Amino acid sequence: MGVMARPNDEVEALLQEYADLLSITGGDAFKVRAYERAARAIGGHHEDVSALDAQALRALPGVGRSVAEKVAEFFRTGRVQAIEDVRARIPAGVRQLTAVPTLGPKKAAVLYHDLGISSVEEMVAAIHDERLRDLKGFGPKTEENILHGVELLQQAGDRALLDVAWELAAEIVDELSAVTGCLRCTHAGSLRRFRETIGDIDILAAAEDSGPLMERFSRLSIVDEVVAAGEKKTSVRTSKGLQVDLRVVPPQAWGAALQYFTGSKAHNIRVREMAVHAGLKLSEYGLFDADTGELVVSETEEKVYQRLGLPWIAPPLREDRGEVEAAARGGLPELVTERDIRGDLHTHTDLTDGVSSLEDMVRAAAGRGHAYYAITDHAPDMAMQRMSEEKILAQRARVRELADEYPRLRLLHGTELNIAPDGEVDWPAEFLAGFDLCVASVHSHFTQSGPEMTRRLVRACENPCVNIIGHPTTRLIGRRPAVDADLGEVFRACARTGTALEINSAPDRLDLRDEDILHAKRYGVRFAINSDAHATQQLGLLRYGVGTAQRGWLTRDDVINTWPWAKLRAFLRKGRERDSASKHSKHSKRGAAGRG
DNA sequence: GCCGTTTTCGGCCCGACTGTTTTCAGTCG
Repeated sequence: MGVMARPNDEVEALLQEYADLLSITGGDAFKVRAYERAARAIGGHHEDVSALDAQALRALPGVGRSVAEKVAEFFRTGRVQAIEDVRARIPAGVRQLTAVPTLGPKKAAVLYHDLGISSVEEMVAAIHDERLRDLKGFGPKTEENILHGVELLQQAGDRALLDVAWELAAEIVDELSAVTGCLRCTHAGSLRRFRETIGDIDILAAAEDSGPLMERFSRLSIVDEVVAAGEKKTSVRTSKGLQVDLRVVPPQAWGAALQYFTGSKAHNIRVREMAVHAGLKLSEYGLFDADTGELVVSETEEKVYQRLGLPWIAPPLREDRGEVEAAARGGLPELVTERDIRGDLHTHTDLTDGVSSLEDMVRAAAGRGHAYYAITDHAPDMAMQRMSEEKILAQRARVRELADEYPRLRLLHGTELNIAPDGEVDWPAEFLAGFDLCVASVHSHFTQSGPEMTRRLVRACENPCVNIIGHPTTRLIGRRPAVDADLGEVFRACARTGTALEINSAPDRLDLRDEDILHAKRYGVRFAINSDAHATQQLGLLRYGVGTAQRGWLTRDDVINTWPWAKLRAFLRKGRERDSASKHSKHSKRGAAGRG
């Protein structure tokens, strides 16, 4: 990881650890849940909790006197006595045991108390010595499951990137939809919510008889191992180590089941609480009268939410980040959709590091029905690409020619600049003025200090030719952490200068990420959802950027590439006109405005 | 530990599957 965690993340981890340790000591399960909830609330909160006073802290859902005191103690002294106490009783290795699939807090506690086991290695040794089978609740099958779990943990399991999970799920849904008797089939779970990585894939199907579906599912070519097989649920593990669960429900329960299996768990708890307060009971089979047990509704998600007094809530919002409250008061955002996107503003060709030609990229973009489309190949700093003014001007000439072949697609000639460590970019201002738009991104020197990186990004925003900051944190999921910058400062600079932040749709980037988007939106920042495609088939990655934007509660107005061309053109003009008067405005008439 | 248009006490989401049991506890989602 390298960089310092956010204070909120540190507190979340600490409270989660406390909850885990309490569950191992056999503490009150409701107390455990209370700490888990508070941990989530703090981890997901947009403000820095180290700057909040007790009253502001307690305004967070699930945070009361006790948690607020522990948080204050942590920031005051760097530690929390209650947590130190329980740490002293339960070695860290015991908590590690619960990371083994099929091994939870209760069994871990037994292993520690009865055998003094406090590490995965000791546990494996004890199993080989046959010392586990005498313990209450343990048997030969338990030993086998634990050993298998340890193996899985070791070769483990990074979570799958969104596109990998999406494509696998689509394949499975196709196969199952073809089974006789399958009335409906779709993916649910974190994939439907567009979480940035996927731990396991949930597939939901409706049928009167689940047998044929379960049978087909267990025999799919991607299945490496059947983990559990029942009438209502089957779980398999794929050869890549991804778990896939199939649930089959009666068709009349479809809506309740889809709501249930889409999650998130935290969202469902909130919704179920509402049901309880209304004298109802919500399960995957429907919404029932708590007293009579009579079915109230279940056919569609809309009806389930409606009966609870709520409008339908889009899956990417279902994270218990205030969406239930917003829904209750009619304040849900009207989310941006993929159909709203009128054009892609960050793409490459084989002139630099892309693999498709300009002609192919433009043809593919036209085929997607875009109204405008920007080519933004790298500028000279990306030395490998050997870019020059001559080459990029030749490309521009070709772009203008192509424009005649695509009368319904407004072609924009742009570039992706490199932001140097000092915040400068790699073409002089007068040359930049010739582009229809400029994306600027960090591609090196990722480990600058926070203040340096902040200054670097702010300086790029202040450049009158820079319209979009590309992949703003430059994180690569599972491989490179986000740069250390004061994002609040960067967001402020973006809002002030009229610079959009990119939501880069590449599945290993998804940068900005959902929580940063929520944060940035509060500053009045605009966003651009771009594919950063390096090949024609990558233009479709926009789907994941849109899903991420939805998780950040963005509406169409927040996203510049949903705007009609006239409005986008005005935004792209930024500070340019003031600086480089007539020559430039002549250009935008001829170039960007085209035959308009 | 948190929380409150029935409550400052007494609730707190709910079900499937597995393994070790002889009626259920633990784990998972």
